[in-house]
Amino acid sequence: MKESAIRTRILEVASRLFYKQGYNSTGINQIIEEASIARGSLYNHFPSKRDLLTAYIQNMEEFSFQEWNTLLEPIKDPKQKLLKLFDIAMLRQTRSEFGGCAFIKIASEIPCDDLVAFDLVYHQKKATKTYMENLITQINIENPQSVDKEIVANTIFLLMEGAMVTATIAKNNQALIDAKKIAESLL
Amino acid sequence: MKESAIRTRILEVASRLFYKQGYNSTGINQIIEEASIARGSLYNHFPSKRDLLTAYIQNMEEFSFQEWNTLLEPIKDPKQKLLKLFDIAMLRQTRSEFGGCAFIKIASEIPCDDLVAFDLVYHQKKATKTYMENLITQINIENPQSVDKEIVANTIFLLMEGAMVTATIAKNNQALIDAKKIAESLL
DNA sequence: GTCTATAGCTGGATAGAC
DNA sequence: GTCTATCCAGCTATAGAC
Repeated sequence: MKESAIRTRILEVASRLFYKQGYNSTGINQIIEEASIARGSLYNHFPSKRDLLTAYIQNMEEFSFQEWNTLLEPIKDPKQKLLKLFDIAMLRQTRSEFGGCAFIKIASEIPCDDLVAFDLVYHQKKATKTYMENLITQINIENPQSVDKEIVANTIFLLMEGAMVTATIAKNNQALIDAKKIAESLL
Repeated sequence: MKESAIRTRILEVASRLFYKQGYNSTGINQIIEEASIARGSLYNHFPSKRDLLTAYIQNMEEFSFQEWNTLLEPIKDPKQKLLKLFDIAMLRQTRSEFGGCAFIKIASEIPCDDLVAFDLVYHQKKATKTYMENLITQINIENPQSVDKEIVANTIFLLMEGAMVTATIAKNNQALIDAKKIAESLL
């Protein structure tokens, strides 16, 4: 479909600006200008700015897990897969100039009445934890009783979250390097 | 000084609104209305909204450490002091209806060019980690070689950060309960 | 479906009376 | 140093031509 090309461009530009400048600091005017489309076209595809936010979060979640799958696919050892998640987090932080986790950012600034966006963020975090749990289950299958699955999954998830926000505030990857080492010692 | 009474009221109202609604979502109009003061009075005490933000962050940091000192003072065992920090985090989350860490929120939404605010957030996080390190040093003095100071401090700090953001997104204290248990097992 | 023009409002900040 | 009146730029969203 030709019509979805413009939709894609709108969403790409909006995503970049929402992430870099923040949702509230990004106006419709800037989006239409940088996407080189007209005001009416935007509202034709997205009835409101909030719909654009919803699409942004859903799109980010899909992209995030796709990238994980792609980059983890060549690795065979589930323990190395799990540790690779920290490398990917560092990669993302470096290429975004320490912009931080998009979902945490959105959760921090969305209007308190936007429950839809909040639920999408919650969903992403839950799926992330499940993703980690599945990797740990594979570790357990290959090497039974090597780790206490539930506690390790909890610990590594919380370490990752903490390291992401810390790396963002410190503007360097040290916290992620530390978190990876700690995670390694648990497995 | 009588004059600082109105300044205090402005800062109180602004702080409440910045935390609850977000900095970008809170307008000057709402602040002056809820503080029942005139536009000019606000700009007399705070030359710009950004100065109000700076004062908010500094004030929050001071309050945060004061509360820690007060609530930890009755406890003698340094290990119990450290674990108490998780209880205080739960207390704060409950009383703010899971509003999250004020400093992480601000770091997520401030304009990218406001380096002053960003540095203040960085300063607070560094001070928080130092606070934890000092408690762990005391544990080591009472019970030498019980823990590897540097790694434990890193781990507990990252767990706390991760648990705070997770509790905020999940709107319950489970992550902080989990993090406390993990921290306890490390000490 | 894409465009321009504009409505209707609210943002931060300033000027000047008192 | 506290007030009111006001400026102007920005916002989201809509109307109607093409």
